[in-house]
Amino acid sequence: MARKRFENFCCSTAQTLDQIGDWWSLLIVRDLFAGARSFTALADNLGVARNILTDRLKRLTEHGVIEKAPARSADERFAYRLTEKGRDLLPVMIALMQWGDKWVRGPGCEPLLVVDARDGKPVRPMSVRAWDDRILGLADIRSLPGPGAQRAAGEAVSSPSPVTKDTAPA
Amino acid sequence: MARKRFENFCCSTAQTLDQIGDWWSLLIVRDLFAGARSFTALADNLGVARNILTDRLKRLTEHGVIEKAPARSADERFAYRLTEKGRDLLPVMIALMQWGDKWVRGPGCEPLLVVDARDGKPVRPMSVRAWDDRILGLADIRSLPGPGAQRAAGEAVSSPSPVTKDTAPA
DNA sequence: GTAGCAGGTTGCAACTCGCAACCCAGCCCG
DNA sequence: CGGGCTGGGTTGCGAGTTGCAACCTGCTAC
Repeated sequence: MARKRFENFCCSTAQTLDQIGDWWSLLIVRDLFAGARSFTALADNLGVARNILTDRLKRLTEHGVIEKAPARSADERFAYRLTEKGRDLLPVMIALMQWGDKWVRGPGCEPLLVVDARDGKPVRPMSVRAWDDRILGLADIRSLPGPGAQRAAGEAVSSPSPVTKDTAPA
Repeated sequence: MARKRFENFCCSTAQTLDQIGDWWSLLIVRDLFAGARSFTALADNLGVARNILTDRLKRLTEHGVIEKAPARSADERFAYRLTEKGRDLLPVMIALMQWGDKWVRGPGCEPLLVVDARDGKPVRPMSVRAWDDRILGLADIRSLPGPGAQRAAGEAVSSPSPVTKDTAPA
């Protein structure tokens, strides 16, 4: 069956996944962050099937995450680039990478280090911050319905909330 | 065809996606963050097919992201809970949610607000930080091969690096 | 003028997802 | 103590995607 789309989900996480949560889309974005630009470079780096790559590039373009510039520079015809929307995925990419570094590869086995360009030190682990910059853990945050909340059918972050989060007890 | 697995990719992002990058896995994790615990609650909230849910729960359990506790409390037989590894996905979840808030829903339309439990203020937008806590943009960081770097076939973050990132020109 | 390459498109086969129906083990109730 | 209800799945089927490889196209180079 067709993959279910998440458009009418309440939480923005679902919306995000609907646009870039695809298996390949995020890796394409990662490669664009890393400097890849041409169709062939992406295809070679990722090892993705070309028809799939075509489809994903089209979809990402439609969503405004990347753009296809007809800039030809000798050995490439088009250059795919991140838009501002795409570049704004940096925290997501870094968070995913750090999680993989920590929990999949294990400490000391990072294949790629992201460092501060100024002093060459690794960047900090991503963390949720309060307005006064305190680092917040799961126990320090609450979630509540925002301005765009809609109690539409098919979605309701209800359930027996643990200590950590709740969604307006009434 | 079978979805390609990313196990032998260099970048940890691919590894992360291999474990939790599935369409449903991240939403399951999100719901667990939000307090859902039982099989039925997850199935109802997400609207996911039960066989798929079974499969994803099994896979997430195998990867150690969640655990299935036989804790029965009257109306549920089992309780699925996040492990420490799973709880460590908080930055990823928040980053995804914030991106969706900003770029899909638009400002002022957030369906869910995550706030500091202490003062009720919204948490800060996720951002990459230097060791001295400066907020770093794409232009402020570099990436270089880490201790686990392997120039294995099928992966090479090469390509004509832009100003932003590079991968050790030799 | 033809070889080569970037950038796709097309067809086929294998694999997965979604749906709905079925199963099973505990309880709750009479 | 037998039947129904509910939680938590499993099974089968058909439609939809993915992966692979082959083919096409518009340029440039030789």
